[in-house]
Amino acid sequence: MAKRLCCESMGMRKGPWSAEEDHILISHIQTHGHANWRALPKQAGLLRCGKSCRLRWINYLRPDIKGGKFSEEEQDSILKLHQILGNKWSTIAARLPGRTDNEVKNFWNTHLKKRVQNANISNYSYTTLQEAQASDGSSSLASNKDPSIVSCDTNLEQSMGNHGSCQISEEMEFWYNVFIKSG
DNA sequence: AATGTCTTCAACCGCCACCGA
DNA sequence: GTCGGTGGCGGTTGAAGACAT
Repeated sequence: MAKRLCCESMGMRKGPWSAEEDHILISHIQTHGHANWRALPKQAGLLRCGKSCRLRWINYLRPDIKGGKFSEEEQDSILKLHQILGNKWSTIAARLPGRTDNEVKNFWNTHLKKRVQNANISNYSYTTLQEAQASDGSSSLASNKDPSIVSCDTNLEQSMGNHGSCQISEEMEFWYNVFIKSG
């Protein structure tokens, strides 16, 4: 595949978005939608690349963005989902209405990661999908095996210094069911 | 008050998957 | 089957603000 230049194209603006640019993007999308991100900036008269427009819209301008601080429940959800899914930020964000993958990723990296690292020695139990599958006894799940989850488990294992008990708690089973069984 | 260090998070980059020609 | 275009994702960066000395 040919290497794309994206924002390196001549004349493209980079860096923080101005209020005016936001306004242009919002009104253009409200009027014309965003069927083609690459063509959008040109149509809207923005000196941004399509990727940048898409990111700005998805993460900050969409009307259904909740914004603000993460509630305790949300934090709890992220922790649990991350145990199961690893760094699948978009999948995790999809389970948190009004939150974006970037938001979740940033929150994890700045807050929860430390929290987990601090707590891991004591009681941050975790499991692997394989173990979950084994405990569930459902053979159909084997086909859903995602290599990324395996690697995430490896990372977790490393980051947690192998302190996890690997026991499947009821809570984990619940979240496992939510994800895997609901597809 | 001035300076250095740390933290946060918006934005960018590179890669990959998917789709149509 | 392959190629190019596009959307989407996760990792990373760097500016700005907060905090410590």
